[in-house]
Amino acid sequence: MNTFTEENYIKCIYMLAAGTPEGITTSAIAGAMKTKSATVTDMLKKLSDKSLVKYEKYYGVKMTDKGKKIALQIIRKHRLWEVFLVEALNFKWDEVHVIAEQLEHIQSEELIERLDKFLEHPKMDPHGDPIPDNNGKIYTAHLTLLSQLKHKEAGVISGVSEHSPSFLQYLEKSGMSLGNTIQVMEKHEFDQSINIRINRKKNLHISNDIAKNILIKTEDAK
Amino acid sequence: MNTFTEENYIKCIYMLAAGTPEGITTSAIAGAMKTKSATVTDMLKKLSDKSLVKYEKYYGVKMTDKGKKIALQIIRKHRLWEVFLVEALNFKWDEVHVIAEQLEHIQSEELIERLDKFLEHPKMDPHGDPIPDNNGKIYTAHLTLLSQLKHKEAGVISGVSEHSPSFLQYLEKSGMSLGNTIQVMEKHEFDQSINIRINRKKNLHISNDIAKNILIKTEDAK
DNA sequence: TATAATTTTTAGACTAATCTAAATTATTTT
DNA sequence: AAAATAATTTAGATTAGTCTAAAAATTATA
Repeated sequence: MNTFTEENYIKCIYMLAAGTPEGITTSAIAGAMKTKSATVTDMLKKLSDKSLVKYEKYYGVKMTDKGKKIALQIIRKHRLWEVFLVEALNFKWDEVHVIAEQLEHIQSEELIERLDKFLEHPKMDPHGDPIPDNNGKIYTAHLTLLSQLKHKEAGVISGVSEHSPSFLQYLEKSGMSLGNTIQVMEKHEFDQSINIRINRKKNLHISNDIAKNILIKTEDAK
Repeated sequence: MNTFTEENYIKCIYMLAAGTPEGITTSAIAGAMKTKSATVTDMLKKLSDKSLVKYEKYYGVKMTDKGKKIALQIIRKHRLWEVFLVEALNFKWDEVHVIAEQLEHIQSEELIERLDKFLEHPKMDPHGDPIPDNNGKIYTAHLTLLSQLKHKEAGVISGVSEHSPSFLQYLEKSGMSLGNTIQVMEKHEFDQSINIRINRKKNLHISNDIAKNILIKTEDAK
């Protein structure tokens, strides 16, 4: 088992490595972890001993497959807890990160699988970031307008293209806010209005004028 | 703020002190914490420095009011998480302790208050132990038969007085098990049968023959 | 009430995670 | 390509939590 601290380094290195095939530098990690390079060097040796990273002195680290798998598991936990905090406990999307940073270290496979089921297997966290599945598989996200979602499709509110007070007040009043999961329950051809479900709880009927100003992140099966 | 380890000692000492006005011995704590007396001595000094306990060399410790308050806060968190695990995630009452031992250390007042609300302010955990309120106040538990509960009264299934396979199978099939919260929704005078709600979710109608064999822990307002 | 047995504390050591300062290696500049 | 600069690692120290073994204090016993 890895310590709390090791897990944080693993996640951090994974995040920094996302995109680049380059080795991650000691100072980049030190910057991200708000610690000193000397501390990072020690940790890299330890993670290297556990074969979670491939470390070459003075040339930075890359993650091993084993390390990536663990990182994805932690990210999965973090994002599932974020969904829980927003959907079940009604936190706002920007309030959940700090708490999820703690919850992501709770050790229990069973707990996470049950939480996933309880949340009805969400594909995305409240920030619109994809939730890796139990095998570490990630689906890529895609941005569209709520008005373009098909019947039964779901996604996360990720922005608005209209900023007038009356529009924002309407959203507020209807209980829609950033990070909420939206599923299309019915589409009415006549006036293009749609019935949606918010956070798998509340149903709502909205006009096309509203729907076409709400940005939704959906996942594309990859 | 107290560390994870400090919190575990505080809770442990509080538990051991429950009942006795005596000082708690070093070896009792060492036994409960599965650690050595020398380690406990060091920790007692630290907790004493923080005025969470009153420590007198060779004579054991007592908790201060400040220490008690913290202990109760941890116990509150532990028990609320247990309710969550059983009611929302459908764990069995005897599977939740280990996970709750981790969750009880998550730091966030707001989280706990929202969790409490989400669970509809339960008064008791799945083991039938009372959940301290936000001020550390505890209501004492009392054991009765489900058949004797009044309209709207609630409690936790804590045992059965009948052990025949057919009875136990009936409970199993109806979705009732140890640790489940039961609320009486309706009482039918004619045949003494009652409508109950299990874990604030599923409704069920049961006969008096069943109800009089189920032991329920309720809390007495104190 | 001395002595024996038990409990508790102290002393010294270890590991994990951190730091600062010095030494080493790599990179950039002229 | 040599010197200057920047990044990285090593060395040595610190704190929290733990241990074992020895010393000290308390409690039980004969």
